Amino acid sequence: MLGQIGSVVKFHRKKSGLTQHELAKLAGIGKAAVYDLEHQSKSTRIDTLLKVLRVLNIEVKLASPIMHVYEEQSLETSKNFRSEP
Amino acid sequence: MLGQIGSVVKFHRKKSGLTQHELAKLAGIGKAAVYDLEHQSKSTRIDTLLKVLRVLNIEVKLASPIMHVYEEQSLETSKNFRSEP
DNA sequence: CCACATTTACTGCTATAGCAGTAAAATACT
DNA sequence: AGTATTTTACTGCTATAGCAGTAAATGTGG
Repeated sequence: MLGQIGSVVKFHRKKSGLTQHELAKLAGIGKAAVYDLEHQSKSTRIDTLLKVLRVLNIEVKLASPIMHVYEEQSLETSKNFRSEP
Repeated sequence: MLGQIGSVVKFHRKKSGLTQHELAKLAGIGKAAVYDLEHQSKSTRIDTLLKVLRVLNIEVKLASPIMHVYEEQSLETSKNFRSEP
């Protein structure tokens, strides 16, 4: 992963019929950030990446052997939560 | 997501019995980056996040309705691939 | 082919992530 | 409870992501 993120983004953008510029606008970021992300010329920030993935309808999932334990105990404190960056 | 990344990392770090400093060392990053990530005082870079997740054995998965199409056609060009940042 | 339009690639400047060092807080020990 | 030790929180400086603007490349119609 991450070596691949750029091409995943490019693939989804093309399938959506968007230009780098349009995707950037929709995501609320600069067009150069989209370019950099697709070419991994720079290591994009998480918030920037998530804005892009949201537009392209790509979901991010974190998985680990003990993730369910985390999820249980985090439900106790905060029932439902927002998915904003 | 992302609002949660910090606490996911902290939870897994604690479960692993690591200090911020130790995790940083193992991940090959500075301790302040771990602090910033857990407190989301700054929007961490992807490569930094992935280094941390690798140490904590947390996997990242990207999901979308057309991801399988991408995976098929990316297998054609590059058979097996590396998972480095 | 040649203009023209659209898209992508690149550049140099500004904002901010990452860092080592230091202070504060928490924990352990006697 | 006092103090040493370990861990976390924070600060100011340096490296780099993000940006708008520009150049290059790619398409498109005549």
